[in-house]
Amino acid sequence: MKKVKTRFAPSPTGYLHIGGVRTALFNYLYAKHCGGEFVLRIEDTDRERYTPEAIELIYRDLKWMGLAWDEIMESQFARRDRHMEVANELLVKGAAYKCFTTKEELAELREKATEEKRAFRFESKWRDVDPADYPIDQEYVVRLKTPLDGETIVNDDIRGTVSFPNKDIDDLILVRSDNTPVYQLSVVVDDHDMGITHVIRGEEHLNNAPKQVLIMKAMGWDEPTYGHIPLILAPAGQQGKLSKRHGATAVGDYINAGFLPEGLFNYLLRLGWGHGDDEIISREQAIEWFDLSGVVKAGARFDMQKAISVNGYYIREADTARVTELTIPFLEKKLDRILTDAEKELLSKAMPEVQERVKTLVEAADLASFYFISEMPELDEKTKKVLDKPIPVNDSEESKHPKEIFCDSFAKLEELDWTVDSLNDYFNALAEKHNVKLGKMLQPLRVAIAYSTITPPLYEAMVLLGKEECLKRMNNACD
RNA sequence: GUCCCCAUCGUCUAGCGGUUAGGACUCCGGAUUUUCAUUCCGGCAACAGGGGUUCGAAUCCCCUUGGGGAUGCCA
Repeated sequence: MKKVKTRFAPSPTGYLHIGGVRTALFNYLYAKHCGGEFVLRIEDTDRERYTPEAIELIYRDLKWMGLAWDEIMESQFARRDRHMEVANELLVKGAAYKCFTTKEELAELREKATEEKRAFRFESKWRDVDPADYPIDQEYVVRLKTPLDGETIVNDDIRGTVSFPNKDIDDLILVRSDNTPVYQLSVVVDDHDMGITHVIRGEEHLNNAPKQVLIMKAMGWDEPTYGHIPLILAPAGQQGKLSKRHGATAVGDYINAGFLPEGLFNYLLRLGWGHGDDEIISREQAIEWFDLSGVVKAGARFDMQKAISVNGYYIREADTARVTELTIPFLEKKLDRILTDAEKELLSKAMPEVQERVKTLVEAADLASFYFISEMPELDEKTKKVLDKPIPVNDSEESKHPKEIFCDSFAKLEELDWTVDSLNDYFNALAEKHNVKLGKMLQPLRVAIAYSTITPPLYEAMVLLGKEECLKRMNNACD
């Protein structure tokens, strides 16, 4: 039994798509599950769309997700000579031919077919021309001579055996007229040369598989096993596969949205793959459990709510020091300034209560921001209202305005020992004195101190904030 | 148009001939919590339709419908 070797082969155009990392993830998991190797190959044969920045993004995002590759081919384009060598061999064998039809002629034929609502199937008149009769000094492409009848079988571990009638497969181009190899050729040659045993990739490649099998056959090479995974579709109610217009598609978007790598890892794993009722699955567990038979055949819609929910689990579980570190840049962005060491210390003290209440790092920065903003920011209507909302008096129709309760009590607060216990005693007594429910009474105070109705436990926050700062904020609210 | 793939709650999924069709997200109740979040209980909600095969189909076969992909000198 050959050692399993999978590959992730992105093309460096733009950013790394979320569907791309999922493909990488499945390749990685399958390889690791089988004790094999996972290789990364940059498919940069299209020089017009290639950008070096895109390659850096691929490296960054894969590393961020913890998908370390065991081997890398940094440039497929660099191997073009070898690809051309194979093309020539095919030519010599008579399995391929030179086609002198121009792009313009081709476009015309295609257009005509569309107009007449016919299936476009190009039949080159050069297919059976003797090489001795080829014109000289004329541009040509190299095409594969696809069998006219019979069928080509693709063995797919996810879909089973898929067969394609050869009559529907056209004579695909192997080499462009500028003498550069095309992806279809390069993939096959590289997969073979690198010893790839399992080609796991998006379903959009399923139609390419028979063409690649045909090339393999023409070369007399062993075919790999395929695994075409379903596409990630647009969110519920929207059409097509997930794309930019449906929202976040780049891995970078999720990093910026405050996802933890393990959160995205887990969500993506479950999107198109299942293992019984298991939802929270660690990396180690995933490697142990992952197999191609668990891959769901139907396309899966991306659900941001669930992704965030899963991420929330990991935020709560994560080490506090780590979440603190990760939250700092988000907080600095929000505050638009660098945090001092003292502030970082404060953040880490606040974090245990913060991380329990948020689902992303962005939310963590939002929730913790009141520790660092002395002036009350613009509040939304609902929150603002709490500041003036009358507090009902127990067993009566009456109610008291928050100011009535708080604004004359500063003198006593100033003398108070500023601890959770004494604050607790103090406010309990205050609520009793005014005969109101503690929870109701504390709500406006919460907003005055933390500018939100959602905060860490109030007394704890007040202690961290310090007496002076709290009194200042209460004073401001009383004006 | 042609080819290929697919089809269980709104969404992600379990189920692989005999189940009260399970779990998760969302939503709605309730409990805990000084508030919020968490957590815990409970609820709403699905086998696309039609034919077969079978003692018995969500499960197997066929058709219809629906969805997705491909149809490039892109990958």
